[in-house]
Amino acid sequence: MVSSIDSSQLSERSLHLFKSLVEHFIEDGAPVGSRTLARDSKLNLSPATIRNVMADLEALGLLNSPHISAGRVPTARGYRLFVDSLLSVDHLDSTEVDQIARELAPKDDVPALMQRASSMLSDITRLAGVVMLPRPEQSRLRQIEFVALSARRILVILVVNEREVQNRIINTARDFSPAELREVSNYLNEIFAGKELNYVRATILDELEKMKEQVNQSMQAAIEMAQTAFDAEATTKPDEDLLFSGQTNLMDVAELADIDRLKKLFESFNQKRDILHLLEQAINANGIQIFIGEESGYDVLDNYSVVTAPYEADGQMLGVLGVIGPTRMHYERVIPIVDVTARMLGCALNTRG
Amino acid sequence: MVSSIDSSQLSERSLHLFKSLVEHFIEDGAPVGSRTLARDSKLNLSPATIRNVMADLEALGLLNSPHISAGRVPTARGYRLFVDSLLSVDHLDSTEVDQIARELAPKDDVPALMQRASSMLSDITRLAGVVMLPRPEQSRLRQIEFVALSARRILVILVVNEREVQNRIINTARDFSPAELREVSNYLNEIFAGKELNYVRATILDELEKMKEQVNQSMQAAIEMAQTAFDAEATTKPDEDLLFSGQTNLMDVAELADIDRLKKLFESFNQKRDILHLLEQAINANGIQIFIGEESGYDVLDNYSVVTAPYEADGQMLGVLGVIGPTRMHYERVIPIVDVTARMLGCALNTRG
DNA sequence: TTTTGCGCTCCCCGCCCTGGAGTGCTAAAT
DNA sequence: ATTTAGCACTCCAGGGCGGGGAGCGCAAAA
Repeated sequence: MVSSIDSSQLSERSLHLFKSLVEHFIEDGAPVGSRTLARDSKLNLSPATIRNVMADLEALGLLNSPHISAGRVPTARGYRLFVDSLLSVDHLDSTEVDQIARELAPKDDVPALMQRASSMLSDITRLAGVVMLPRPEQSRLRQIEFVALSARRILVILVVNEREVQNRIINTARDFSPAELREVSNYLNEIFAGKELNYVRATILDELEKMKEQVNQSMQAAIEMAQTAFDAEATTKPDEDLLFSGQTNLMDVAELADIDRLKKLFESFNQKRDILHLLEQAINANGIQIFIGEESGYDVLDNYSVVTAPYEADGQMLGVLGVIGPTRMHYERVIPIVDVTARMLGCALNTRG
Repeated sequence: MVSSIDSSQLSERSLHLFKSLVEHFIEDGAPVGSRTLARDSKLNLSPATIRNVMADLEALGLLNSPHISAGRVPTARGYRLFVDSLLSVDHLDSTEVDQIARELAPKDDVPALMQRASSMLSDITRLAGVVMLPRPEQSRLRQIEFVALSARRILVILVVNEREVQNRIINTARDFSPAELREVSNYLNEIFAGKELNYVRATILDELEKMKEQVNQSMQAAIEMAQTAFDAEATTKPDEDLLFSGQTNLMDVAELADIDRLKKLFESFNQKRDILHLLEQAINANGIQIFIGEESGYDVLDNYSVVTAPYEADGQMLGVLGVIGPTRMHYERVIPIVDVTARMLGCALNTRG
């Protein structure tokens, strides 16, 4: 790990100037020169002095110049210091909090709620929003039911957690009567209700196989059916777990107007893989986590920052949500928005109904 | 209606040159000049002659020049003539047809199939693909089931058409026993199985209200429950009916590199409204329909063409699919691809399972 | 340690110029 | 009556040039 910069290693004055510079740059996106900084930073220093300070900051890797005779621009490392030690986070005014709360009222089903959370993040920040849906590993099976569509086509319904329902259709090898189906589902519910979905799947695929011989005919059929059902489950929609919105907002950001890079970014939104990996890293952070530019480790995210927060309900981590925008974003505003949204979403997901 | 151009109004030679010009322009996107055309069109005419012809074509509104001393470019009207009367459509070679057929094998559920159809359109054409899902009006209720989650929370399952399943959770005013639920669902299935979903909804909300008094206690409850279920249904996911893919392919098309226009287009993809309206116009065409540039009537689609085909199964129109790309696209290739995909999708949807 | 002064670098912008591609028109050729 | 050749003209793209502006580093003075 590269030695990171600690705010205590720098003089008060350097920090003040640095903070001022970053704020200035975030505001208008143009490299900031010593003259401007001298004027705006209330320190009554001459540009020359400030040039010296800036040279030091550049040596520390916090700033650099696009070219020799331009102003300075924060590096990823610079943003890191800024965000970790210098940032004064806004408090959202109550009307905004209200707005978020209203939008996230727990009035309808989980997917719609998630979708609204994502849209809201992007609407309020004017950047791209993303919500990672609750990982299936953390899902508990609540109930399983079978509905006969025809003699050999059976609809399997899994009720998961509080409000989620999954269903799939399986074709069976032999006929099942409605009475049989009821018996089978009673049996499975007895064993598995309340268990983790992963555990259920593993058990059904492995252990039940062994005890097949020990149980009666009808239970054998149950086991086979359950195996088919969960086998299918394992392979179905494995990547429907990120919800993006407001991607087009990023097309307004001037410094990202490079169409090829934008294309790469959008493609990685579609493939989801990279962003998913990134968000997974954030799930165990106990609060806001920020990935700045190259820090993320993904090329497509150069010049982008990702601000994330995990959300939880009933004391359990469920997932992560966040915002993607240019490194030059208004962190002091974005951070509390992401924070509050995560909390509110958690509230909306607390045991309900 | 502006008098449209009929190919019989033009000399053989003019048409040949015009076709040649359009093909040339589609190939490299640069305005085509008389010199180039003289060289490539095998007619042994001098550039000067060709200039005269081109001037005529311009007067007819089929061509224009970006500026006085550039070559000519087809207008929307020009493309229209080209597509309607001059185009020689490729035959797909069988490996491509096979590929499409393989991808659209009816192995899984309807939404996934649609998604794959869309991705395939965009992958093969390297443009944006879109599929309009079967309109809910054309859905028939096959079966309705109730599952008790707890005493007052009930999961309603609607099996629609062959393979589609919808579910929602409702909260009831009083408790229902499993036996009651079974009775209710039997009752509803008896009346409504096989009916159109719209009819079912209308009937439940209106007529059943009247006969409430005439039936016994338990049936009253059934009616109320059904009303709740379908009331919710009416308001749920009203616009999840377009599937896009490959939007990013459009970012490669050089002549569309204007980021603001791209943004507007992407936004209209997200809002879906305009594209939906456009596709609805195409549902009653009895085959391929092409909207060229400004013809569509939507500003965002200036410089874009949309090639669509309706798809049907079991003799019933289900929806429309298509491709969105620059007006300057390889129609002779895109058209058969859209055509074949629509057919194949229809096959995959024919009564199945 | 801070400031002043100075020379220097680099970008940006407007300017002009030129070469190339293509047109329209007219007059000659077929 | 067409088609062609010739010619003058227009417009764009790209390169080179020069001035102005912003900013830097360094060295010497405060």
